[in-house]
Amino acid sequence: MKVKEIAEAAGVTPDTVRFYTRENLLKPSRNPDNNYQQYDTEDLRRLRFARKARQLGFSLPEIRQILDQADDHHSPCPMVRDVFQHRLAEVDREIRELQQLRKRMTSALAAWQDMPDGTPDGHTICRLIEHWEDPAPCCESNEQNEG
Amino acid sequence: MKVKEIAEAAGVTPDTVRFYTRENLLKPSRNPDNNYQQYDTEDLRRLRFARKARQLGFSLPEIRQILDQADDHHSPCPMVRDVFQHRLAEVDREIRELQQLRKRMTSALAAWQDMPDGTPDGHTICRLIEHWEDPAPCCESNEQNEG
DNA sequence: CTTTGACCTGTGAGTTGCTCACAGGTTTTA
DNA sequence: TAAAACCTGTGAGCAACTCACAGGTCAAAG
Repeated sequence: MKVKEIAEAAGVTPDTVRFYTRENLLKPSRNPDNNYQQYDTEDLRRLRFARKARQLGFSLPEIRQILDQADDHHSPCPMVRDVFQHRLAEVDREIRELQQLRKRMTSALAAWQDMPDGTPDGHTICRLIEHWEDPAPCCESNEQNEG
Repeated sequence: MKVKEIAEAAGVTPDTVRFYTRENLLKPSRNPDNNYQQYDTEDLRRLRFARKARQLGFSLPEIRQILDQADDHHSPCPMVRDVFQHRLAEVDREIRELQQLRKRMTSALAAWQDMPDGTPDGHTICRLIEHWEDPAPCCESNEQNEG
């Protein structure tokens, strides 16, 4: 199969196929006539696998590792289970952070309801933002940027 | 103030200060003696403003726009309100997506409870992932990658 | 006076997973 | 035979920093 064909078969763009090939997730052979990439059903399986793994939250390096382990006839499944736990915790954290952000935003929005806009006077940029207080700084001592 | 001083005053790293300066959010003068950057209280106000805006979900280009409008004595507040609405909708969407991902993950995890790991046999990479079905493909006709 | 260590300078690369663009070669179709 | 559609590799762009590098500056200690 050529790039566009395998792309369509897996429901991704040709650019993604090319990218995955660059990243060594797919290892097509070459058509000696025209130097085109030649993908087989094994590549298609790998591509579909990669897409499913992505939908489950695995990163490309992780997927490459899984694929490589399988190529070496080691079962990647224990590693998959392990990585997955960490990912889930990560996702939970991201959700919590976004919900906190959302809370900050809606509370700000409510406070802005009856605030005038005002014109910059050299002391104020936009009072909507400047007069908003982050209701967070409480416990952890780290003053720097959070990751 | 020098880089480290304004950084500490605003609770960010010196690298962030340098980055914001590169990005023209801060416009320090120079000490002619040693060519060091010299920040004043106006810069500190801008920096604190930028950090608050970031915490409220504004992007750096948006913040720069706000700052520039204020420099031109236009009130940025109407724009702020407008951008904010869009951002909030965006955040809602992100939360929904992450929650969907989380749902996919936990349901996969549950299904894996009593699945054996298995060894790669040339037909299977990792059945945990391969035998997992995405419970999503239903309505929208677009087959390609989502954004 | 010299050394040490902490700070400053600008710039370039790395992060993530693609996506887009470019310039040119090949194949298919009209 | 020429245009349209496809292929090739490569490099840049996104967001918001973070880190690294190589070298200049400055305060205090020896």
